[in-house]
Amino acid sequence: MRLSRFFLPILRETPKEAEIVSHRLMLRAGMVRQESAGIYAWLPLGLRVLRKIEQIVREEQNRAGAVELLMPVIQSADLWRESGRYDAYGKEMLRIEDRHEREMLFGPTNEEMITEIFRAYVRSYKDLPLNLYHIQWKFRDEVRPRFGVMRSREFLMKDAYSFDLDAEGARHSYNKMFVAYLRTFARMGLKAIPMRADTGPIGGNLSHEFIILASTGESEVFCHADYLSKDVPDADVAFDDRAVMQGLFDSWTANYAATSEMHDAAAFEAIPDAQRMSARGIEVGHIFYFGTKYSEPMRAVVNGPDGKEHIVQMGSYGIGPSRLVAALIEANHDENGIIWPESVAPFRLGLANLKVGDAATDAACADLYAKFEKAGVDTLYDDRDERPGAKFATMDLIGLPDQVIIGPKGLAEGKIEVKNRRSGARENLSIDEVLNKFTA
RNA sequence: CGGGGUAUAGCGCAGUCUGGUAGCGCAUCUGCUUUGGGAGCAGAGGGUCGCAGGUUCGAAUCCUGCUGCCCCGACCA
Repeated sequence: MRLSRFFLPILRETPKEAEIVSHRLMLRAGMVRQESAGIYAWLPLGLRVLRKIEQIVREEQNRAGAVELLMPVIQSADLWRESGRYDAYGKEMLRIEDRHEREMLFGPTNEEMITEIFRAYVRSYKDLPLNLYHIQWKFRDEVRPRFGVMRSREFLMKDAYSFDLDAEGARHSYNKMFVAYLRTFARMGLKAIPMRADTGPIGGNLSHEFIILASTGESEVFCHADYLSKDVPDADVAFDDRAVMQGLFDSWTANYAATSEMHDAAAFEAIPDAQRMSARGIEVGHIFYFGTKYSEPMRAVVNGPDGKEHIVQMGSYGIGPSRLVAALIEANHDENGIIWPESVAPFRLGLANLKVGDAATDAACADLYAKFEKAGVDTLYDDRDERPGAKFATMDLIGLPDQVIIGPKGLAEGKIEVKNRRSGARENLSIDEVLNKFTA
């Protein structure tokens, strides 16, 4: 992408409402624009990151055996009356009325709807286990939205729902999602720690929050330091093997880790001093096993091998991709801007032409840009007629993993500078070496 | 939902107390000189001062009502 043809509205000054670093940087880098309290437009750069995150989430859900569908954002109030949550959910649910005065709502979550879909089609235990998910916008009318997309009213959520014949099967479904989540966050370069959590209004008795540590986190968390160095399961891990999944779950929950709501001071004190960690964290995922909480009132039943009706066992599993964009910035930035992990970066490379109008520099940039594009290396080519300083500042702010810098001085010696955003390391390479480095 | 702020050009702000027809920095546009870490000079454009009433010869400024947004707390993917 040529920057001159892109839409990247960068701000030099920080809008006053931005309190935390991720919000400031998202506004400055032209990733989002606030349209109302807690409601944001995603600008091109922000959307690219959101899509990258979404795709990683999707791939790992699919790998674990979940199946994607897409449910609507507007739901009927009647559906929620069946589960009893229409009145219970409170003012956080945005209730609306259509032209026929039918009561509708903007979905804050989809347990009721997925249960309705399930019961409409599934009759036999032979169709189980089943795990259906979608990635869709949700609306929760938060009393006080803040911190940009970290706590917004409209947000993107991946929510998966598992259906099993019995508790043992449901436990296996829960464990598979648990492992999928470990892999998902690791692929984004995040150390997410699973912590025992309160189930809240969703209900049930088994729940884990996946928390990444960050000083600006909203929750206070307590855990064993070993979590930070633990390796996540490989892509070819046996998701269908119950013993393997239970073993991984047990291994990842053996050490103490809990949010303040579930904190057990005595258990925490039992950890040796050097491994005891108390910090703040950002919740990026939350999984629940809630049994028949919705399937019973909504009559989601299947015939079992015994010829009798069985109420299905359910669980739900959420990840917030829009919140993850902010969480990733909280975990990856410096005083100059964002530092994207390669897996979620909006572009792989930034190519900076330091002297637009200089024939040799223009030609070298155009040539390299064409070769990167041909090789499938997603490149943002800064071909604007700006001074070098402005280009360096822009590149550092938007945080692409590597910067390829071409100017007349280096070019005269046949050299191009390559700067790594995270380490700051610079090397002077020939054009061929640069091509080799990024297209090999 | 309680408490506290705030609203003036794209962004950040001054002007409001003490009423006289709106200003600064950055950004934008034009020209010239510049060009390896957010350039300099010269010129230009851009605002029904959140909305609605009221007081007054005259309102960004005073009064009344409303709304948006932000912060603190309680609450939360």
